Amino acid sequence: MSRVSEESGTAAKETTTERIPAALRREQILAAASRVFGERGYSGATTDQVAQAAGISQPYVVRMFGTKENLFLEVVARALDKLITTFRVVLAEPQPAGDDDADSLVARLGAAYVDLIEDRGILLSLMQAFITGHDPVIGAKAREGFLQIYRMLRDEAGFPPEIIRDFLANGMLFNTLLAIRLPDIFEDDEAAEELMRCAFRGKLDVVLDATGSHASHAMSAPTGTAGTHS
Amino acid sequence: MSRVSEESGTAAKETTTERIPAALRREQILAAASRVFGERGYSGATTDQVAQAAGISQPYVVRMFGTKENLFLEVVARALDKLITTFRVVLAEPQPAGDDDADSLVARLGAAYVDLIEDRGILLSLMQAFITGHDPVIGAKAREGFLQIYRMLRDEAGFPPEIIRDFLANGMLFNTLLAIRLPDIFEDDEAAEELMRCAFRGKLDVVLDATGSHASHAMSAPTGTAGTHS
DNA sequence: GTCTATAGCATGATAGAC
DNA sequence: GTCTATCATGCTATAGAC
Repeated sequence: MSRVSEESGTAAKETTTERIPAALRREQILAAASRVFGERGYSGATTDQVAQAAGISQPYVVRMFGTKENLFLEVVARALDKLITTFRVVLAEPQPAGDDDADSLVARLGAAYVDLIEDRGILLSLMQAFITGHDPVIGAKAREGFLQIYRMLRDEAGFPPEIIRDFLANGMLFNTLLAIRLPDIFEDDEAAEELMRCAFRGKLDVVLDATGSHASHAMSAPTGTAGTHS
Repeated sequence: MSRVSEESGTAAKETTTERIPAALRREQILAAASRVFGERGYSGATTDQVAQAAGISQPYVVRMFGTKENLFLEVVARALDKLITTFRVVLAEPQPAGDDDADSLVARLGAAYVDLIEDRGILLSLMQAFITGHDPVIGAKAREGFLQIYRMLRDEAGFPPEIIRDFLANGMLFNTLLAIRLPDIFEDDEAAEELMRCAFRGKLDVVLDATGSHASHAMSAPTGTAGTHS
């Protein structure tokens, strides 16, 4: 498989030098930055890599956001916002008639979380921010963001601490599995496959799909059993 | 050369220019590197920061390990080894007469994991390696290491996938909370405190102690409000 | 065994043209 | 709105002295 020039929505380098409204370009840069930072982390990513991913020049990236740090902070803020918003949507949905206990809600939130993988940058950028907790500026935002999620699950979803802990724990495991790219060695390693089937529950296909790992693996339990443990 | 000041055990800059056996110096460098890489990550850390933490010159660090990458890989390999060894010790211990089911074993492994925080570098370096999964070399080792842990819990401890998943999930949450330095804002934020009490269970004091967060907080209420699930 | 000096490249950011 | 050129810094790695 040779990847030749042209970009296709999700991840590639642009080539045109069109004049585009600043607001739009800004979005393009943020989207590219989300992917790059998600992959390489704050220190590991360069403004030039972001620029290339967005199809513009490096100085323009800096010009738009002032500093690399600002760009990262904006990426993280967006990711957090998207996550919070996604959860709120689920919380606003009417409880499915059958079992409307906390367990069911946790399951739906979990499923929504997994679906966020559609844009890998969101989950990974957040994770990268958490891991950069030592940084005075980024670290502060990371802590704040993590606690914001915690409070939301407690105050808006009404979960008790233990439920939240388990939910967050599964989220962190999910992020980590994505980071080490476990989906990439699916099938090459029996342990990897077993762990993934178990960790991603009925969402395995969605994950493999989103991560570009050989798509056809269909075997999803219809309604997906993306719940939190038994 | 007149460098003054003094170092003190765990985390400080050495100052003496003594001639020390290579093997020992190697250990000192690895210890320093473990801390530095654990904090800043592979890209974020510099060989000079490691050198200063170890109290020697930057070129000497490189001389000893060839490249920064080699040094990081060695740090990670050691961390993984320590973790595996720690778990094996627990598995070898005789089951406490009372309840010797899987739940009890999981609890003891979890406690042993938390105790590893004594050397923050171990847990954080591993986490940093996981998050660097995009790197061809480091990523490969990270995947391999993660799967090694999984296989051990499955083949040596005899746990079923779901138990392992939950165990690993809690481990990743623990690592993340350490990374964002939640222990540092313990008491400054009610949500942070609540989450920590719940996540660290009866080990809160051990954690606060190891992370240097105002030590005296003793209240490891055996089964108090921090409730340990079922 | 350990240091000083330094080469050489990568990177973030600035200046200014178009 | 976007680029080219470029400065300045920081960093890994090498050379070689003591």
